[in-house]
Amino acid sequence: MNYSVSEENYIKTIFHLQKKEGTVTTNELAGELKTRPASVTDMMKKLKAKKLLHYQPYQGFRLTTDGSKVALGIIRRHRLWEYFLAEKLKFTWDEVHEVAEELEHVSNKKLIDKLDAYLGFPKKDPHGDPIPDAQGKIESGKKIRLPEVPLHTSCLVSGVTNQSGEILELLKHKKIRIGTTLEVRKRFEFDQSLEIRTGKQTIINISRELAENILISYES
Amino acid sequence: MNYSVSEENYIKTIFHLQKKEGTVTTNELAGELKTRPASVTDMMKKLKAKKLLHYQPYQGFRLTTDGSKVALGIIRRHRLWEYFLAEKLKFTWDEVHEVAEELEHVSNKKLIDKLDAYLGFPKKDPHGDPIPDAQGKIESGKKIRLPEVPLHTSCLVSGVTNQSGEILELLKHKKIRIGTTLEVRKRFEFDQSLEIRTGKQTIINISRELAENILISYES
DNA sequence: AACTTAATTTAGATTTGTCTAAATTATTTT
DNA sequence: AAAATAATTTAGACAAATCTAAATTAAGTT
Ligand SMILES: [Mn+2]
Ligand SMILES: [Mn+2]
Ligand SMILES: [Mn+2]
Ligand SMILES: [Mn+2]
Repeated sequence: MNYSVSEENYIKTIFHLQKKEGTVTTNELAGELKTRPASVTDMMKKLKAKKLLHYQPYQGFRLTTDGSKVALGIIRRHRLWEYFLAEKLKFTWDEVHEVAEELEHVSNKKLIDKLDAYLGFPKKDPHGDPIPDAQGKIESGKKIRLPEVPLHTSCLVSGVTNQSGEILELLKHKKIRIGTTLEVRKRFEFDQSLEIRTGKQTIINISRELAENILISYES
Repeated sequence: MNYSVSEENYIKTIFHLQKKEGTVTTNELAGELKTRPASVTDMMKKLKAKKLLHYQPYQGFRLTTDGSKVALGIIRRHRLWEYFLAEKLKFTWDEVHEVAEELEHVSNKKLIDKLDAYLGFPKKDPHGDPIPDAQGKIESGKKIRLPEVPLHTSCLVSGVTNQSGEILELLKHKKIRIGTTLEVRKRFEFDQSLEIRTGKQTIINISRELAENILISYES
Protein backbone atom coordinates (compact mmCIF):
# COMPACT_ATOMS: atom_id res chain seq x y z
CA MET A 1 0.00 0.00 0.00
CA ASN A 2 3.01 2.28 0.43
CA TYR A 3 5.81 2.47 -2.08
CA SER A 4 9.41 3.64 -1.98
CA VAL A 5 10.60 6.71 -3.86
CA SER A 6 12.31 4.43 -6.37
CA GLU A 7 9.27 2.29 -6.93
CA GLU A 8 7.13 5.40 -7.40
CA ASN A 9 9.49 6.89 -9.95
CA TYR A 10 9.45 3.65 -11.96
CA ILE A 11 5.66 3.34 -11.78
CA LYS A 12 5.06 6.91 -12.85
CA THR A 13 7.52 6.69 -15.72
CA ILE A 14 6.04 3.43 -17.02
CA PHE A 15 2.61 5.08 -16.95
CA HIS A 16 3.80 7.95 -19.14
CA LEU A 17 5.75 5.74 -21.56
CA GLN A 18 2.99 3.21 -22.06
CA LYS A 19 0.62 5.94 -23.12
CA LYS A 20 2.53 6.37 -26.35
CA GLU A 21 3.35 2.78 -27.20
CA GLY A 22 1.08 0.59 -25.15
CA THR A 23 4.01 -1.48 -23.97
CA VAL A 24 7.30 -0.35 -22.49
CA THR A 25 10.76 -1.82 -23.03
CA THR A 26 13.66 -2.25 -20.65
CA ASN A 27 16.01 0.11 -22.48
CA GLU A 28 13.38 2.80 -22.87
CA LEU A 29 12.74 2.84 -19.17
CA ALA A 30 16.43 2.70 -18.30
CA GLY A 31 17.02 5.68 -20.58
CA GLU A 32 14.19 7.70 -19.07
CA LEU A 33 15.17 6.99 -15.48
CA LYS A 34 18.93 7.23 -16.04
CA THR A 35 19.64 3.80 -14.65
CA ARG A 36 20.99 0.64 -16.26
CA PRO A 37 18.87 -2.00 -17.99
CA ALA A 38 19.89 -4.56 -15.36
CA SER A 39 18.44 -2.34 -12.63
CA VAL A 40 15.21 -2.04 -14.57
CA THR A 41 14.87 -5.80 -14.84
CA ASP A 42 15.42 -6.12 -11.09
CA MET A 43 12.69 -3.59 -10.36
CA MET A 44 10.29 -5.12 -12.88
CA LYS A 45 10.46 -8.39 -10.97
CA LYS A 46 9.65 -6.56 -7.78
CA LEU A 47 6.71 -4.65 -9.25
CA LYS A 48 5.39 -7.82 -10.84
CA ALA A 49 5.54 -9.58 -7.47
CA LYS A 50 3.47 -6.71 -6.05
CA LYS A 51 0.94 -7.18 -8.86
CA LEU A 52 1.46 -3.70 -10.23
CA LEU A 53 2.90 -4.89 -13.51
CA HIS A 54 2.24 -7.32 -16.35
CA TYR A 55 5.64 -8.72 -17.26
CA GLN A 56 7.07 -11.80 -18.95
CA PRO A 57 10.82 -11.88 -19.62
CA TYR A 58 11.77 -10.31 -22.98
CA GLN A 59 8.15 -9.27 -23.62
CA GLY A 60 8.14 -5.71 -22.33
CA PHE A 61 5.72 -4.57 -19.63
CA ARG A 62 2.70 -2.46 -18.79
CA LEU A 63 0.96 -1.54 -15.58
CA THR A 64 -1.92 -3.56 -14.20
CA THR A 65 -5.11 -1.76 -13.20
CA ASP A 66 -3.71 -1.51 -9.68
CA GLY A 67 -0.43 -0.17 -11.03
CA SER A 68 -2.23 2.52 -13.01
CA LYS A 69 -4.14 3.57 -9.92
CA VAL A 70 -0.90 4.01 -8.04
CA ALA A 71 0.56 5.98 -10.96
CA LEU A 72 -2.44 8.32 -11.08
CA GLY A 73 -2.00 9.03 -7.37
CA ILE A 74 1.61 10.04 -7.93
CA ILE A 75 0.71 12.16 -10.95
CA ARG A 76 -2.04 13.86 -8.96
CA ARG A 77 0.46 14.81 -6.26
CA HIS A 78 3.03 15.94 -8.79
CA ARG A 79 0.67 18.19 -10.69
CA LEU A 80 -1.02 19.68 -7.64
CA TRP A 81 2.39 20.66 -6.27
CA GLU A 82 3.35 22.09 -9.66
CA TYR A 83 0.20 24.19 -9.60
CA PHE A 84 0.93 25.33 -6.04
CA LEU A 85 4.51 26.24 -6.89
CA ALA A 86 3.54 28.26 -9.95
CA GLU A 87 0.38 29.84 -8.63
CA LYS A 88 1.22 30.56 -5.00
CA LEU A 89 5.02 30.60 -4.79
CA LYS A 90 5.50 32.27 -8.16
CA PHE A 91 7.92 29.75 -9.56
CA THR A 92 8.19 29.99 -13.33
CA TRP A 93 6.84 27.41 -15.70
CA ASP A 94 10.15 25.69 -16.24
CA GLU A 95 11.20 25.50 -12.57
CA VAL A 96 8.25 23.66 -11.10
CA HIS A 97 8.85 20.17 -12.45
CA GLU A 98 12.14 19.54 -10.67
CA VAL A 99 10.75 20.54 -7.27
CA ALA A 100 7.51 18.60 -7.78
CA GLU A 101 9.63 15.56 -8.60
CA GLU A 102 10.52 15.46 -4.89
CA LEU A 103 7.29 16.69 -3.33
CA GLU A 104 5.27 14.05 -5.20
CA HIS A 105 6.68 11.37 -2.91
CA VAL A 106 5.14 12.78 0.25
CA SER A 107 2.06 10.63 0.17
CA ASN A 108 -0.33 11.72 2.86
CA LYS A 109 -3.84 11.60 1.48
CA LYS A 110 -5.22 14.27 3.77
CA LEU A 111 -2.38 16.60 2.84
CA ILE A 112 -3.06 16.24 -0.87
CA ASP A 113 -6.81 16.56 -0.60
CA LYS A 114 -6.50 19.67 1.55
CA LEU A 115 -3.96 21.12 -0.84
CA ASP A 116 -6.37 20.43 -3.71
CA ALA A 117 -9.15 22.26 -1.88
CA TYR A 118 -6.85 25.16 -0.95
CA LEU A 119 -5.90 25.58 -4.61
CA GLY A 120 -9.56 25.53 -5.64
CA PHE A 121 -9.54 22.10 -7.27
CA PRO A 122 -7.52 23.10 -10.32
CA LYS A 123 -8.15 21.06 -13.49
CA LYS A 124 -4.72 21.52 -15.11
CA ASP A 125 -1.11 21.89 -14.06
CA PRO A 126 1.06 24.77 -15.31
CA HIS A 127 2.08 22.73 -18.37
CA GLY A 128 -1.57 22.23 -19.32
CA ASP A 129 -1.66 18.59 -18.25
CA PRO A 130 -4.85 17.46 -16.52
CA ILE A 131 -4.77 16.84 -12.75
CA PRO A 132 -6.40 13.57 -11.61
CA ASP A 133 -9.08 14.08 -8.96
CA ALA A 134 -9.16 12.39 -5.54
CA GLN A 135 -10.70 9.28 -7.16
CA GLY A 136 -7.95 9.08 -9.78
CA LYS A 137 -10.21 10.28 -12.60
CA ILE A 138 -8.33 12.21 -15.24
CA GLU A 139 -9.56 14.29 -18.17
CA SER A 140 -9.24 12.52 -21.48
CA GLY A 141 -7.53 15.41 -23.22
CA LYS A 142 -7.91 14.56 -26.95
CA LYS A 143 -5.21 16.97 -27.96
CA ILE A 144 -3.59 17.11 -31.37
CA ARG A 145 -0.16 18.32 -32.32
CA LEU A 146 0.50 21.65 -33.97
CA PRO A 147 1.43 20.15 -37.38
CA GLU A 148 -2.04 18.60 -37.63
CA VAL A 149 -3.86 21.88 -37.13
CA PRO A 150 -5.50 23.22 -40.31
CA LEU A 151 -4.34 26.56 -41.72
CA HIS A 152 -5.98 29.82 -40.70
CA THR A 153 -7.77 28.34 -37.71
CA SER A 154 -7.46 29.94 -34.33
CA CYS A 155 -6.51 27.41 -31.68
CA LEU A 156 -5.18 27.11 -28.15
CA VAL A 157 -1.86 25.79 -26.83
CA SER A 158 -2.77 23.27 -24.18
CA GLY A 159 0.50 21.44 -23.46
CA VAL A 160 3.89 20.23 -24.57
CA THR A 161 4.90 16.60 -24.99
CA ASN A 162 8.53 17.18 -24.14
CA GLN A 163 9.24 19.11 -20.98
CA SER A 164 13.01 19.44 -21.11
CA GLY A 165 14.62 22.68 -20.00
CA GLU A 166 15.66 23.27 -23.62
CA ILE A 167 12.17 23.29 -25.08
CA LEU A 168 10.77 25.37 -22.24
CA GLU A 169 13.54 27.92 -22.78
CA LEU A 170 12.72 28.10 -26.47
CA LEU A 171 8.99 28.48 -25.83
CA LYS A 172 9.61 31.18 -23.29
CA HIS A 173 11.71 33.07 -25.83
CA LYS A 174 8.98 32.77 -28.43
CA LYS A 175 6.42 33.86 -25.82
CA ILE A 176 4.37 30.71 -26.24
CA ARG A 177 2.77 29.26 -23.11
CA ILE A 178 -0.30 27.32 -22.05
CA GLY A 179 -3.35 29.29 -23.10
CA THR A 180 -1.63 31.15 -25.90
CA THR A 181 -3.88 31.53 -28.95
CA LEU A 182 -2.28 30.61 -32.27
CA GLU A 183 -3.08 30.53 -35.94
CA VAL A 184 -1.01 28.67 -38.53
CA ARG A 185 -0.49 30.93 -41.55
CA LYS A 186 1.83 28.92 -43.79
CA ARG A 187 3.36 25.49 -43.93
CA PHE A 188 6.69 25.13 -45.78
CA GLU A 189 7.08 21.78 -47.48
CA PHE A 190 10.87 21.99 -47.67
CA ASP A 191 11.49 21.61 -43.91
CA GLN A 192 7.95 21.31 -42.55
CA SER A 193 8.43 24.55 -40.66
CA LEU A 194 5.42 26.71 -39.87
CA GLU A 195 4.70 30.40 -39.91
CA ILE A 196 2.26 31.23 -37.17
CA ARG A 197 0.57 34.21 -35.67
CA THR A 198 0.54 34.60 -31.90
CA GLY A 199 -1.52 37.17 -30.10
CA LYS A 200 -2.80 40.02 -32.28
CA GLN A 201 -0.15 40.36 -34.96
CA THR A 202 3.12 38.77 -34.00
CA ILE A 203 4.35 36.52 -36.81
CA ILE A 204 6.99 33.93 -35.95
CA ASN A 205 8.51 30.77 -37.37
CA ILE A 206 8.46 27.37 -35.75
CA SER A 207 10.58 24.38 -36.73
CA ARG A 208 9.07 20.95 -37.38
CA GLU A 209 10.81 19.64 -34.25
CA LEU A 210 9.21 22.27 -32.06
CA ALA A 211 5.77 22.06 -33.70
CA GLU A 212 5.58 18.33 -33.10
CA ASN A 213 5.96 18.92 -29.39
CA ILE A 214 3.24 21.53 -29.06
CA LEU A 215 -0.18 20.19 -28.13
CA ILE A 216 -3.29 21.98 -29.29
CA SER A 217 -6.90 21.96 -28.25
CA TYR A 218 -9.75 23.94 -29.73
CA GLU A 219 -11.52 24.53 -26.44
CA SER A 220 -11.50 28.25 -27.16
CA MET B 1 26.30 19.03 1.18
CA ASN B 2 23.20 16.85 0.77
CA TYR B 3 22.04 14.35 3.37
CA SER B 4 19.79 11.30 3.31
CA VAL B 5 16.44 11.24 5.09
CA SER B 6 17.97 9.00 7.75
CA GLU B 7 20.97 11.24 8.32
CA GLU B 8 18.68 14.25 8.58
CA ASN B 9 16.43 12.60 11.14
CA TYR B 10 19.44 11.68 13.27
CA ILE B 11 20.96 15.17 13.00
CA LYS B 12 17.74 16.93 13.91
CA THR B 13 17.06 14.66 16.86
CA ILE B 14 20.58 15.08 18.24
CA PHE B 15 20.12 18.85 18.00
CA HIS B 16 16.96 18.74 20.10
CA LEU B 17 18.34 16.29 22.66
CA GLN B 18 21.62 18.12 23.21
CA LYS B 19 19.74 21.29 24.06
CA LYS B 20 18.64 19.76 27.33
CA GLU B 21 21.74 17.85 28.35
CA GLY B 22 24.63 19.22 26.34
CA THR B 23 25.67 15.73 25.34
CA VAL B 24 23.59 12.90 23.90
CA THR B 25 23.88 9.17 24.60
CA THR B 26 23.43 6.18 22.34
CA ASN B 27 20.40 4.78 24.14
CA GLU B 28 18.67 8.15 24.35
CA LEU B 29 18.96 8.62 20.62
CA ALA B 30 17.92 5.04 19.86
CA GLY B 31 14.83 5.54 22.03
CA GLU B 32 13.88 8.78 20.37
CA LEU B 33 14.34 7.47 16.83
CA LYS B 34 12.91 4.03 17.49
CA THR B 35 15.97 2.20 16.27
CA ARG B 36 18.48 -0.03 18.04
CA PRO B 37 21.61 1.20 19.81
CA ALA B 38 23.77 -0.68 17.32
CA SER B 39 22.22 1.28 14.46
CA VAL B 40 22.92 4.52 16.29
CA THR B 41 26.58 3.66 16.68
CA ASP B 42 26.81 2.90 12.96
CA MET B 43 25.31 6.25 12.06
CA MET B 44 27.46 8.14 14.58
CA LYS B 45 30.57 6.89 12.80
CA LYS B 46 29.19 8.08 9.52
CA LEU B 47 28.27 11.53 10.85
CA LYS B 48 31.65 11.85 12.51
CA ALA B 49 33.36 11.01 9.22
CA LYS B 50 31.36 13.82 7.64
CA LYS B 51 32.53 16.19 10.39
CA LEU B 52 29.02 16.86 11.61
CA LEU B 53 29.58 15.27 15.00
CA HIS B 54 32.01 15.22 17.93
CA TYR B 55 32.22 11.60 18.96
CA GLN B 56 34.64 9.32 20.82
CA PRO B 57 33.50 5.76 21.61
CA TYR B 58 31.63 5.51 24.93
CA GLN B 59 31.77 9.30 25.41
CA GLY B 60 28.41 10.40 23.99
CA PHE B 61 28.18 12.93 21.19
CA ARG B 62 27.18 16.42 20.15
CA LEU B 63 26.97 18.23 16.85
CA THR B 64 29.85 20.28 15.48
CA THR B 65 29.20 23.83 14.31
CA ASP B 66 28.62 22.44 10.83
CA GLY B 67 26.26 19.81 12.22
CA SER B 68 24.23 22.45 14.02
CA LYS B 69 23.93 24.47 10.83
CA VAL B 70 22.55 21.45 9.04
CA ALA B 71 20.12 20.84 11.91
CA LEU B 72 18.87 24.41 11.83
CA GLY B 73 18.17 24.07 8.12
CA ILE B 74 16.04 20.99 8.74
CA ILE B 75 14.22 22.66 11.64
CA ARG B 76 13.55 25.71 9.48
CA ARG B 77 11.96 23.53 6.82
CA HIS B 78 9.98 21.56 9.39
CA ARG B 79 8.52 24.60 11.11
CA LEU B 80 7.76 26.53 7.95
CA TRP B 81 5.79 23.57 6.64
CA GLU B 82 3.99 23.26 9.98
CA TYR B 83 3.04 26.90 9.72
CA PHE B 84 1.84 26.41 6.15
CA LEU B 85 -0.20 23.35 7.07
CA ALA B 86 -1.90 25.06 10.01
CA GLU B 87 -2.34 28.50 8.50
CA LYS B 88 -3.17 27.75 4.87
CA LEU B 89 -4.42 24.16 4.77
CA LYS B 90 -6.28 24.38 8.10
CA PHE B 91 -4.71 21.36 9.69
CA THR B 92 -5.13 21.37 13.45
CA TRP B 93 -2.34 21.96 15.90
CA ASP B 94 -1.79 18.30 16.62
CA GLU B 95 -1.83 17.05 13.01
CA VAL B 96 0.92 19.19 11.51
CA HIS B 97 3.98 17.56 13.04
CA GLU B 98 3.57 14.18 11.39
CA VAL B 99 3.19 15.64 7.91
CA ALA B 100 6.05 18.11 8.40
CA GLU B 101 8.23 15.18 9.41
CA GLU B 102 8.15 14.13 5.76
CA LEU B 103 8.07 17.51 4.03
CA GLU B 104 11.16 18.68 5.95
CA HIS B 105 13.32 16.38 3.83
CA VAL B 106 12.57 18.14 0.56
CA SER B 107 15.60 20.38 0.64
CA ASN B 108 15.42 22.85 -2.17
CA LYS B 109 16.62 26.20 -0.91
CA LYS B 110 14.61 28.25 -3.37
CA LEU B 111 11.45 26.35 -2.44
CA ILE B 112 11.89 27.05 1.26
CA ASP B 113 12.80 30.70 0.85
CA LYS B 114 9.83 31.30 -1.44
CA LEU B 115 7.57 29.46 0.98
CA ASP B 116 8.90 31.65 3.79
CA ALA B 117 8.11 34.79 1.77
CA TYR B 118 4.66 33.49 0.81
CA LEU B 119 3.84 32.90 4.47
CA GLY B 120 5.01 36.42 5.37
CA PHE B 121 8.22 35.37 7.16
CA PRO B 122 6.52 33.89 10.22
CA LYS B 123 8.55 34.00 13.44
CA LYS B 124 6.96 31.02 15.18
CA ASP B 125 5.47 27.68 14.23
CA PRO B 126 2.01 26.59 15.41
CA HIS B 127 3.51 25.13 18.61
CA GLY B 128 5.14 28.45 19.47
CA ASP B 129 8.64 27.32 18.55
CA PRO B 130 10.81 29.88 16.76
CA ILE B 131 11.49 29.43 13.03
CA PRO B 132 15.14 29.87 11.99
CA ASP B 133 15.61 32.44 9.21
CA ALA B 134 17.35 31.81 5.88
CA GLN B 135 20.73 32.35 7.58
CA GLY B 136 19.95 29.83 10.30
CA LYS B 137 19.47 32.48 12.98
CA ILE B 138 16.94 31.44 15.61
CA GLU B 139 15.28 33.41 18.38
CA SER B 140 16.78 32.71 21.77
CA GLY B 141 13.42 32.19 23.43
CA LYS B 142 14.26 32.58 27.17
CA LYS B 143 11.09 30.87 28.16
CA ILE B 144 10.28 29.60 31.64
CA ARG B 145 7.98 26.80 32.67
CA LEU B 146 4.59 27.36 34.20
CA PRO B 147 5.58 26.21 37.74
CA GLU B 148 8.16 29.01 37.88
CA VAL B 149 5.69 31.77 37.14
CA PRO B 150 4.87 33.96 40.16
CA LEU B 151 1.30 34.05 41.48
CA HIS B 152 -1.23 36.58 40.20
CA THR B 153 0.85 37.62 37.21
CA SER B 154 -0.64 37.63 33.75
CA CYS B 155 1.51 35.75 31.29
CA LEU B 156 1.47 34.15 27.86
CA VAL B 157 1.65 30.52 26.76
CA SER B 158 4.44 30.36 24.18
CA GLY B 159 5.09 26.68 23.74
CA VAL B 160 5.10 23.12 25.04
CA THR B 161 8.19 21.00 25.69
CA ASN B 162 6.47 17.71 25.00
CA GLN B 163 4.55 17.47 21.77
CA SER B 164 2.96 14.07 22.06
CA GLY B 165 -0.58 13.54 20.86
CA GLU B 166 -1.61 12.96 24.46
CA ILE B 167 -0.53 16.34 25.77
CA LEU B 168 -1.94 18.16 22.77
CA GLU B 169 -5.26 16.43 23.28
CA LEU B 170 -5.29 17.49 26.93
CA LEU B 171 -4.41 21.09 26.12
CA LYS B 172 -7.07 21.23 23.45
CA HIS B 173 -9.63 20.04 26.01
CA LYS B 174 -8.55 22.68 28.49
CA LYS B 175 -8.66 25.30 25.72
CA ILE B 176 -5.03 26.21 26.21
CA ARG B 177 -3.03 27.06 23.08
CA ILE B 178 -0.14 29.24 21.97
CA GLY B 179 -1.03 32.83 22.77
CA THR B 180 -3.45 32.00 25.57
CA THR B 181 -3.15 34.43 28.49
CA LEU B 182 -2.91 32.83 31.93
CA GLU B 183 -2.69 33.79 35.56
CA VAL B 184 -1.69 31.39 38.32
CA ARG B 185 -4.09 31.83 41.25
CA LYS B 186 -3.05 29.13 43.70
CA ARG B 187 -0.32 26.58 44.09
CA PHE B 188 -1.11 23.43 46.10
CA GLU B 189 1.87 22.07 47.97
CA PHE B 190 0.43 18.58 48.32
CA ASP B 191 0.68 17.63 44.64
CA GLN B 192 2.16 20.78 43.12
CA SER B 193 -0.99 21.27 41.11
CA LEU B 194 -2.01 24.75 40.05
CA GLU B 195 -5.25 26.64 39.88
CA ILE B 196 -5.15 29.05 36.97
CA ARG B 197 -7.36 31.54 35.27
CA THR B 198 -7.59 31.45 31.47
CA GLY B 199 -9.28 34.16 29.47
CA LYS B 200 -11.61 36.42 31.47
CA GLN B 201 -12.87 34.20 34.24
CA THR B 202 -12.43 30.52 33.48
CA ILE B 203 -10.81 28.80 36.46
CA ILE B 204 -9.21 25.42 35.86
CA ASN B 205 -6.78 23.03 37.50
CA ILE B 206 -3.52 21.84 36.03
CA SER B 207 -1.41 18.93 37.26
CA ARG B 208 2.27 19.27 38.04
CA GLU B 209 3.05 17.01 35.05
CA LEU B 210 1.18 19.25 32.66
CA ALA B 211 2.44 22.52 34.16
CA GLU B 212 6.04 21.45 33.72
CA ASN B 213 5.49 21.05 30.01
CA ILE B 214 3.94 24.45 29.42
CA LEU B 215 6.35 27.18 28.42
CA ILE B 216 5.65 30.77 29.32
CA SER B 217 6.90 34.11 28.12
CA TYR B 218 5.94 37.55 29.38
CA GLU B 219 6.04 39.21 25.98
CA SER B 220 2.50 40.42 26.48
C1' DA C 1 38.79 -4.08 44.97
C1' DA C 2 35.91 -7.48 43.13
C1' DC C 3 31.39 -8.34 41.44
C1' DT C 4 27.26 -7.15 39.08
C1' DT C 5 24.67 -4.64 35.99
C1' DA C 6 24.00 -1.35 32.38
C1' DA C 7 25.56 0.97 28.27
C1' DT C 8 27.95 0.77 24.19
C1' DT C 9 30.38 -1.19 20.43
C1' DT C 10 31.62 -4.94 17.19
C1' DA C 11 30.72 -8.89 14.19
C1' DG C 12 28.06 -10.74 11.02
C1' DA C 13 23.59 -10.89 8.52
C1' DT C 14 19.64 -8.85 5.83
C1' DT C 15 17.01 -5.75 2.65
C1' DT C 16 16.81 -2.36 -0.95
C1' DG C 17 18.49 -0.43 -4.91
C1' DT C 18 22.10 -0.05 -7.75
C1' DC C 19 26.10 -1.48 -10.84
C1' DT C 20 29.43 -4.24 -14.30
C1' DA C 21 30.37 -8.06 -16.96
C1' DA C 22 28.87 -12.21 -18.87
C1' DA C 23 25.22 -15.14 -20.65
C1' DT C 24 21.05 -15.57 -23.02
C1' DT C 25 17.32 -14.47 -26.18
C1' DA C 26 15.36 -11.75 -29.97
C1' DT C 27 15.85 -9.23 -34.18
C1' DT C 28 17.99 -7.83 -38.37
C1' DT C 29 21.09 -8.57 -42.22
C1' DT C 30 23.31 -11.04 -45.45
C1' DA D 1 18.79 -20.12 -42.48
C1' DA D 2 23.08 -18.62 -40.67
C1' DA D 3 25.57 -14.92 -38.95
C1' DA D 4 25.80 -10.56 -36.84
C1' DT D 5 23.86 -7.27 -33.89
C1' DA D 6 20.87 -5.54 -30.43
C1' DA D 7 18.07 -6.12 -26.34
C1' DT D 8 17.41 -8.28 -22.18
C1' DT D 9 18.37 -11.06 -18.29
C1' DT D 10 21.42 -13.31 -14.90
C1' DA D 11 25.33 -13.62 -11.78
C1' DG D 12 27.86 -11.57 -8.60
C1' DA D 13 29.29 -7.40 -6.20
C1' DC D 14 28.62 -3.11 -3.49
C1' DA D 15 26.83 0.84 -0.47
C1' DA D 16 23.28 2.34 2.79
C1' DA D 17 20.59 1.42 6.65
C1' DT D 18 19.03 -1.64 9.56
C1' DC D 19 18.98 -5.76 12.83
C1' DT D 20 20.46 -9.68 16.47
C1' DA D 21 23.71 -11.67 19.29
C1' DA D 22 28.09 -11.49 21.31
C1' DA D 23 31.99 -8.89 23.13
C1' DT D 24 33.70 -5.00 25.42
C1' DT D 25 33.79 -1.01 28.42
C1' DA D 26 31.81 1.86 32.05
C1' DA D 27 29.27 2.54 36.23
C1' DG D 28 27.26 1.09 40.46
C1' DT D 29 27.30 -2.03 44.60
C1' DT D 30 28.70 -4.69 48.06
MN1 LIG E 1 5.79 17.98 -14.43
MN1 LIG F 1 9.98 11.76 -8.34
MN1 LIG G 1 11.70 13.65 9.32
MN1 LIG H 1 6.53 22.21 15.77
